[in-house]
Amino acid sequence: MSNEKTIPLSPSETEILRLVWELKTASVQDVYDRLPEGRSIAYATVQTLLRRLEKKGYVKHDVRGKAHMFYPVAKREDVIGSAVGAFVDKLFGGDSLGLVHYLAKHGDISHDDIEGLKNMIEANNTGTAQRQQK
Amino acid sequence: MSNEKTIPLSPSETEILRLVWELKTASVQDVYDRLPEGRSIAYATVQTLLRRLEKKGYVKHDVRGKAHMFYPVAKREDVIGSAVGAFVDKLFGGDSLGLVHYLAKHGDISHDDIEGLKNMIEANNTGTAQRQQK
DNA sequence: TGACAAGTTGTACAAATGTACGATATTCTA
DNA sequence: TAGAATATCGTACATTTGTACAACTTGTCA
Repeated sequence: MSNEKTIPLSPSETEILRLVWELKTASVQDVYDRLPEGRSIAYATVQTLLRRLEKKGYVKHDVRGKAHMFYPVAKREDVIGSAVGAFVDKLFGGDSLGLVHYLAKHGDISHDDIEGLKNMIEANNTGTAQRQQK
Repeated sequence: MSNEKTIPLSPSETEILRLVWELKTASVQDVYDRLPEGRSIAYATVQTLLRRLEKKGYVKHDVRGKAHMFYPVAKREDVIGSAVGAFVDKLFGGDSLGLVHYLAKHGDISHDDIEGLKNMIEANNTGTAQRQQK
């Protein structure tokens, strides 16, 4: 099954990679500017993180003028997949429903959201509900 | 607002803490035995992790015979809360719905699960849907 | 064309993390 | 009660992570 020797991403790297996905293509400065409120790390730190992401193969860069323009090279879905998987394993022993449960109970998901999800599942997975057994 | 200076848990610590919750009270050996298939770390490693958890204040222990019996001291809900929070921040920029979305799309949640959740939300949050804005 | 501004590179470094050995202490058990 | 079995304790140590400075390079504009 999924065999790709996934090189692990640290939390901070994940955070930066997310911004790269969001921006599609971004210079260090771009990413730096998009850091969420209150997240204060130096420009140089963002740079290091991008370098590491590149070394790990998650992004690449072109040179544009004197700056490096980074862009994602890993599929978002895949990365999210392993991140969520690992997270659920550690915290919920692999039971993703436990996670959703928590989310629902804490008002992170509204009734309306649920409706939307239901439709999505319907559309996605028409008829037979195929539950992944891990 | 939640102010508790939460001492961060490493992934491995989280994993062990989960087992302690599960077992309610457990010796190193107990935890060691409950490690999921394929997760092979030494007894001594589990021990170290428990020691660190204790130092961080997440568990305590009594002495029973020659062994230490560990038990959780932190509320599961709270720990899960910050863990999920941090995770969602890094990977989804704080949008928990994005996470649920992912889960739904990948067959981790079935249609039936959704029904159950709907009821839960209904019960939990009768009437006004109070969405937490972070 | 020369100085400046914006970038990158090399490098550093403390702390956290994952992992675990060897020595010591403590309980059973024959 | 001595040895076996079982635990803990002290300690270690390579990596990874988070963070960032200082030096060097390269476009750019006056």
